[in-house]
Amino acid sequence: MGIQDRKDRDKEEMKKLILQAAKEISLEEGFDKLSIRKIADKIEYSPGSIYSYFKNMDEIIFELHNDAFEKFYKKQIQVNDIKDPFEKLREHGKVYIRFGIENPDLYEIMFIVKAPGNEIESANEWEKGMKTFDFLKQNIQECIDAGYFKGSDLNSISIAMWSLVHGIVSLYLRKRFAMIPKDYLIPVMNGAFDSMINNMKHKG
Amino acid sequence: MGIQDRKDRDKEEMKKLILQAAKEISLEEGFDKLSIRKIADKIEYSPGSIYSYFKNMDEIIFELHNDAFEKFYKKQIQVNDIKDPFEKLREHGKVYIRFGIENPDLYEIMFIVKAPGNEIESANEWEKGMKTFDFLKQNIQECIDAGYFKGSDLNSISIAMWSLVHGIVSLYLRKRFAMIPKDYLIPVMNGAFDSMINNMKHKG
DNA sequence: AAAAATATTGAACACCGTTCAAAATGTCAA
DNA sequence: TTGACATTTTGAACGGTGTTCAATATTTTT
Repeated sequence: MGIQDRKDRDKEEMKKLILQAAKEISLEEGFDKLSIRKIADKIEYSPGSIYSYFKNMDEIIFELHNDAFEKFYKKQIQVNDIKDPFEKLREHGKVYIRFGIENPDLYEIMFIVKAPGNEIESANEWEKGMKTFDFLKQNIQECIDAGYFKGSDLNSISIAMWSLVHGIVSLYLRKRFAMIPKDYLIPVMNGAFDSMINNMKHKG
Repeated sequence: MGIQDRKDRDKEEMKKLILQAAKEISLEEGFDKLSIRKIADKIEYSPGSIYSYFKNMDEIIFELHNDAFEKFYKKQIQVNDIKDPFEKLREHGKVYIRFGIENPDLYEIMFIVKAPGNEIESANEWEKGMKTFDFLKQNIQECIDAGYFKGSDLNSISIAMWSLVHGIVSLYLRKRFAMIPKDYLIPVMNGAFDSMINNMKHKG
């Protein structure tokens, strides 16, 4: 009958409401200021009631993580405009780095925070992450087809490329680039990426 | 007179006692379980008294971070045995990755946790970090002298190289390599690093 | 021995995630 | 409509966290 349907709908709406509140708090005050109690406050429910909709805080963070990936993926696929596979890969990295700098809290949730890692146990449980990774792999396959990365395994290069840009962004977000004057930070980060990729731009 | 001297010595000893307790808790229970109250408990003082010796928790973490770097640096310089600069660089990366995997809590404190980043504002305030980075730069300079990384800036390649290995370790520690079966994780990580570095092994 | 300086305490403040008995609300058959 | 049952929501309680600060205890100096 319709009652169960409505209940299900209500439950879904409540979940959305909770996640919306969580997103707003994370955006306005920063991810590290997010708490169950603040969400409850915002939606005018008691803290305990959140647990009727989510198992725990980690599950909420996992949902935020999925949401962030949605936004991230949309930014990533913009590089498809570029025809040359190698230059596309270069822009791929640049877009990645820019996203991290411009959306520190989203980046945090996607790649740094522990919580989602506990939910993610295998590739099937991380479709959002896989989708973005597969898109990178595609780009690198195109590079291999064009004669680059001779003798290298597709997976290896993909993981290395991802690690390179993640390393740049996460060291930046954790203020570990103390050797670089603040005003030059972002150009130097992009320069480092360029240097690496330029050194890989050779056939055979 | 000797009284002030003894007091200074006592204060230093107390600081060491606090840090020793902090290190033990972090080692035994994990860094995320470390707290002021636990330290106070261990040394049989009240929580408040810790604040007579350290400004706050961040200052304690900063000291732990310095300590971790000491251990890390000692591991790093072992690569000096290798004569060929490029193969030395390869081992440099391998040792870095291994250290991260084998000492997750130390790695966390050195490169992932926010706290030290707030103390680190410039290169002079991060001598421990700089020492290790300079050692990497030296190795890369040797590679450049040997004809590798043609047309690239020393600093850029160094930052990129560091970012690459940090990316690998930190994605691993945060369980973001869900696409890799657990049993293969470590060899695949090393393989990814090898792929990248092999693609950079060419002169001119 | 008294006074001044210093060190230490621990309760208090403002938070946190999570649990759970109890109260409130909603559903449904009689 | 009423009473029984099911569901939802509450909010206090538990065990944590970092930090502050008036009060107490100890040490040093006079």
